[in-house]
Amino acid sequence: MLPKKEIATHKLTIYDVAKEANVGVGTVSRVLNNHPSVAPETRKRVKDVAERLNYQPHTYAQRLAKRQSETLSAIIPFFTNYFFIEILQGVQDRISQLGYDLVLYGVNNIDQVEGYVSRALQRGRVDGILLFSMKIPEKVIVRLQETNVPVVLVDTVSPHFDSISVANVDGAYAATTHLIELGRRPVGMVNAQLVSAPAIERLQGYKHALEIHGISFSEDLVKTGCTMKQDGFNREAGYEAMSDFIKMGPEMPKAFFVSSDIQAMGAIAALSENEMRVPDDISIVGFDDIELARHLKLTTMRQPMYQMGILAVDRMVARMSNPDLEILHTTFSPTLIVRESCGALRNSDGLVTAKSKLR
Amino acid sequence: MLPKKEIATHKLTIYDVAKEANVGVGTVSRVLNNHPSVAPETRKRVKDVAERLNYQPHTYAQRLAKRQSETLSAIIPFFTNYFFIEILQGVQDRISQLGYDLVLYGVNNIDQVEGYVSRALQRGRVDGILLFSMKIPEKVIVRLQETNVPVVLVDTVSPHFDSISVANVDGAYAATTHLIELGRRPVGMVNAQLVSAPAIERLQGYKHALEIHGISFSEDLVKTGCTMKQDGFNREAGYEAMSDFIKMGPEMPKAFFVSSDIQAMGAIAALSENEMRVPDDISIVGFDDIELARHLKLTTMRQPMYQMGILAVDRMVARMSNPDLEILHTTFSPTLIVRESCGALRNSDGLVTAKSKLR
DNA sequence: TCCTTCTTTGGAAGCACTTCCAGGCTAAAT
DNA sequence: ATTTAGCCTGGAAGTGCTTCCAAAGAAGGA
Repeated sequence: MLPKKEIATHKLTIYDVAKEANVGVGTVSRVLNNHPSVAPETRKRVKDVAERLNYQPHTYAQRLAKRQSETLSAIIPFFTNYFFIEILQGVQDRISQLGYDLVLYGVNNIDQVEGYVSRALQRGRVDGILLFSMKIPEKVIVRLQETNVPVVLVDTVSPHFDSISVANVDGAYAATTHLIELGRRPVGMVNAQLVSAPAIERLQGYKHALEIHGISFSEDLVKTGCTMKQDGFNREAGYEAMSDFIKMGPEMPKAFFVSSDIQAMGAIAALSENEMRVPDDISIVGFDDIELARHLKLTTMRQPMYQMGILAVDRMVARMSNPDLEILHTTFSPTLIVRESCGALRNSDGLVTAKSKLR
Repeated sequence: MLPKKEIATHKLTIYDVAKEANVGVGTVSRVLNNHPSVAPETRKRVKDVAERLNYQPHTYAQRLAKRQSETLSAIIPFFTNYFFIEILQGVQDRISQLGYDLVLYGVNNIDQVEGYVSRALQRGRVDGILLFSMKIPEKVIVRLQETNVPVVLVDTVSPHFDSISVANVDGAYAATTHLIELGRRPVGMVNAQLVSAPAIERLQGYKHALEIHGISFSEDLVKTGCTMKQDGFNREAGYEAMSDFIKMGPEMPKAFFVSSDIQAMGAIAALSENEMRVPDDISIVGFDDIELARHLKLTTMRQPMYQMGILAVDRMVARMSNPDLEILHTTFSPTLIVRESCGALRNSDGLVTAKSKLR
């Protein structure tokens, strides 16, 4: 038998503190909220009493009276895993610095989004909503707009809301250019499903890079696996796409821009099963720079994920304090992280050069 | 200039609904909370009105009046990444099935725990606390006990609280046994820092397996990398440990039990840099079965992470409704997932056999 | 000394619910 | 017909804060 707990956690209210400190409840409240118009000595006395009694204001009574919840909700697609988790860290860190709470809704398939949005929209529940990497159903957009709750989008864009994202076309352009300058040709692309905005934009960047370098684009050199989950941003799809390329035989590209690191992982696996080595035989550059990429020594386009999380919260705060702000789209430029998967070397000047150029 | 929003989101309260439906507020409340004693027709009328007006009860007023928050908080070490995220999915899914909210506190270093616990402990804020994979400072334990808030531990154990965890020694035993039966000897171990309970227990299981098979234990055959972060459950530590083993030259073990998949990843990298292949030259079995393990074709001990999350919430619910429950420790047995990293083959009977035995 | 202004304070009136209590009805029982 | 029991219902009294308003007192100015 467990011994019954003695500590009754006597519920003490602001009235108890007020009585004990010989002041009114208003004064106690003012002290606790750092309102300036309290005499220093009174302030001290109240503080001492509150501390001695170990008084904790009741969270929800405060929120009700203050008419704000001091909480933000994040609706994230759980399935994006490696990517979102890093952004989430930034979000959570910043939110807790602000003394806010983060309530998390993880969606496993897109149909859940509406339900969670409804929930988050319940009167008073949250002060703002962060929506991660997903295309938002029109229906949901409408509801969000009707209620006037601050929304910021992360890794998606919509004309109706603030957003934090990454310059996909620039990134793809840079990645492809890197490959082109390495001299390995032709340069192919492993892409995700074209239903997703990032996939479309990254393809655009790829094409643009070819164009700039006077290389004509060929449909045959970009492939997408057919595993649909996560819009094709998954390992299997990368594996499938690369397997398709391998069937081309000697015609196959010698360098690939892959639209995400996780796909690159699959692609590399397919390659190695066919006795082709990276970077010896094939060059690869990925996108995202998830933690894995470092492990794989994958050259990739880094998205500043943690930073994006921080910024998303900051933007949210800004919008909360001034709802009439113009809608702002913040775009990060991904940076090229050169590791070993494409055969580039850092020479003594610290400059990036291509092996193929050196011979 | 943005057009000013017209929709004033008129704040309607339960009184408005009551007036419109021609009933008292008590009745409205009863309808909305599915209290039985309401006449069916009244119920319908109120429901219709509420729907027509699109009435949303105010979350915090409810919580204040009901004296419960319908939210749980999870304090997770962000740095455990791949592992916790899968548990978190289970937790979140179940919590939202219950109509509860999940507030997330991510700790990046152990010192933050106390602060987050204090926050979670604030009067009324949450109905229960889930603590993930960390040894809890004594100080915190005391506070937790004083307040009488339900706590359930996930992937840690303490005599004072319910817990959901995995039978580390059994798992390590099974993994090591698998390796031993494969016939590759000697069998070494790459472990994490012995400050962490799982590391200690997994070592125990490893020793036990040796003992059972009449193999004497040697200190030299278990190594730990010195990268301390995450208590050594990280890729670098695995890499370092394996590099140390490699220095042993021909004496080095031919098979390894590695205390986590992520370390196994590092270990494999070290091996491949030294021209040793898995499983051709060296056998490896990991622990956890994170998503990555599948990618790596790593034989490993699976922890049912999602299930653990579900169960943690269920236990929480049970304890919330009956605080006098005896403390319960739920332990899952990890199961051996045979993939390709140890050279075991499935023969036609579906049985697992070792290559080395076959020759 | 008297008036004005500023600081500090107490406490009532919200905030938006839930819940308990008492009373009005109806229907069953005597 | 009268009592009893039970179902519905309205609304007052919480729930524990914040904030506004009025007022008391102190300080400064004339």
